[in-house]
Amino acid sequence: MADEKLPTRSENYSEWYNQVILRAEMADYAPVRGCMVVRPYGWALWENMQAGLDRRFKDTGHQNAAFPLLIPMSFLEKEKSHVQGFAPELAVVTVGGGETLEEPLVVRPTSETVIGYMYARWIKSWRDLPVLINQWGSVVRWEMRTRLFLRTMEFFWQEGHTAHATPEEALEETLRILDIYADFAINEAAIPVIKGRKSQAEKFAGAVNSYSIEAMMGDTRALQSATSHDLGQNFAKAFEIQYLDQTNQLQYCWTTSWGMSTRMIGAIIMTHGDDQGLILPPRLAPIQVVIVPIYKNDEERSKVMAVVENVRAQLSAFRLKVDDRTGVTPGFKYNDWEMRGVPLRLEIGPKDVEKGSVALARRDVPGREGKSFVPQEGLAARVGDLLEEIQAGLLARATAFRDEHITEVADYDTLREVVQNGWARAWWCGNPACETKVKDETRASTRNIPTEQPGGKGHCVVCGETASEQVLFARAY
RNA sequence: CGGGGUGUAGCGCAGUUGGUAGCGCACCGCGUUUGGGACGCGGGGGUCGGCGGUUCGAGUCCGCCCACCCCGACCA
Repeated sequence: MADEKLPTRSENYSEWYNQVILRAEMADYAPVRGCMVVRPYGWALWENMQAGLDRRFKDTGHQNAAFPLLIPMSFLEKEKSHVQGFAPELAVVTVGGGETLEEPLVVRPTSETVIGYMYARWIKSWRDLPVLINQWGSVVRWEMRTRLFLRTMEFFWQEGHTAHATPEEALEETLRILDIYADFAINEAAIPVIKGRKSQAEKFAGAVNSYSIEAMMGDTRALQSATSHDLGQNFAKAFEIQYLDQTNQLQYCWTTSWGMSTRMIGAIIMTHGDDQGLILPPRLAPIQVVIVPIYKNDEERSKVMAVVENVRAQLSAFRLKVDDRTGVTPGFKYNDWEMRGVPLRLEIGPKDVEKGSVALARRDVPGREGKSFVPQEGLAARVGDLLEEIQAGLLARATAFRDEHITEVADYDTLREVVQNGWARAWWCGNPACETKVKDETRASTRNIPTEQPGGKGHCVVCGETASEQVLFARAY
């Protein structure tokens, strides 16, 4: 709980971000540098996110399982680009039970290797395919610069790992999951995202191709919000994941992996939040409606609380909280729940008892404009409608903001300027030298090559060579 | 790992020429309050980052160490 005003987003965006998380009690710093504690309010949000994703995975035939935290070092070394990509950020266990281990164990930075090892044992025949498994857990990467939710040394996520008989099926799976991520982001988190393929320089270590959904934060920086990888036969060959096909030929599998993490919470905070604090999308909000009772004395209290209980019963379909704390004023509570981003607030006081009304304030419309007095009767329908309206409104607002800050650019000078305060969409020849030049000179990297392309050809914004695809350039988290 | 900075109550800070540690917020109790961040009174809380040295005496001076933060190369 806070006693002072939050820094505004325009005066110090990153301090605003940190303060919102701490004051809303989403997370806190752990005793180990770079690690975070997800507090109950933040975890409740994550549980709602998990439910939305998990349902989508199960609907498309996936099952959950659990694989070990510790992985033999030699496993990571089996896939060359994989180990090169992850080596600098591995946490390694060298001692166990007081004895130096014969082989060091790495704390998983991701689980392709150990899961690949198991798949090699489980898959024998084309009849065993596809294997569609997801795991909810956490992984550790020894990051140098950390930020709550955006980049912590341990983070929570889901990682899906699938094995298929053909490259077409693997690609289809990769893109199906990308669609699921986009659908979840748009329809549950109210975050408009752009689907696309990562450049070769930006792809996952060990993948043939990586795909991502990219979201624009309130400061216009980009946040990669989920990724889906087509691993080709790289891991299948490294771990000998093989099957006999219908003609009795031994074949390597085609595998995929994909993940969305608690980083997505950071995306929600930075997409919707305002200078008062969080604004949570109703579908994911741990508390959708909060009731603040107002009274001066015991007599008023009992009258008010009777109405509060009545309203609570009426609204049983929603995730609802009655703020019955004593010792803090209603004004304090308003600010507190605004900080925590609860979509709707009901204030019930003596006047409402008399008039059969409640004061209803919507979080997405700050101040007096968002507040109205409505009858207690028919409140459930009104609340339901409003929550949907807020959900849609958040998406519309974020979409408008994003579109205002994406500029199609044709020349390099404009590109340099645009990426200072927005994203640039431009033709790119695909040459890594061109994206490196942009990164070095502007700090903007390629985010992805959007799935939706205008078609035709253009000239690379950097070198002028013929280009057949457009790419997004942006400064990223 | 390079460059810069900071360590005193949970947080933010003050602490003079060395003299035995204080302020605001938060927290606890009581009372008055309560429709947009209330107020009064009374409390609790510290090996002053660590170790060593100088000194009758060190938060303060000296040495070494440690931790953390910010800025650059890597990243869900």
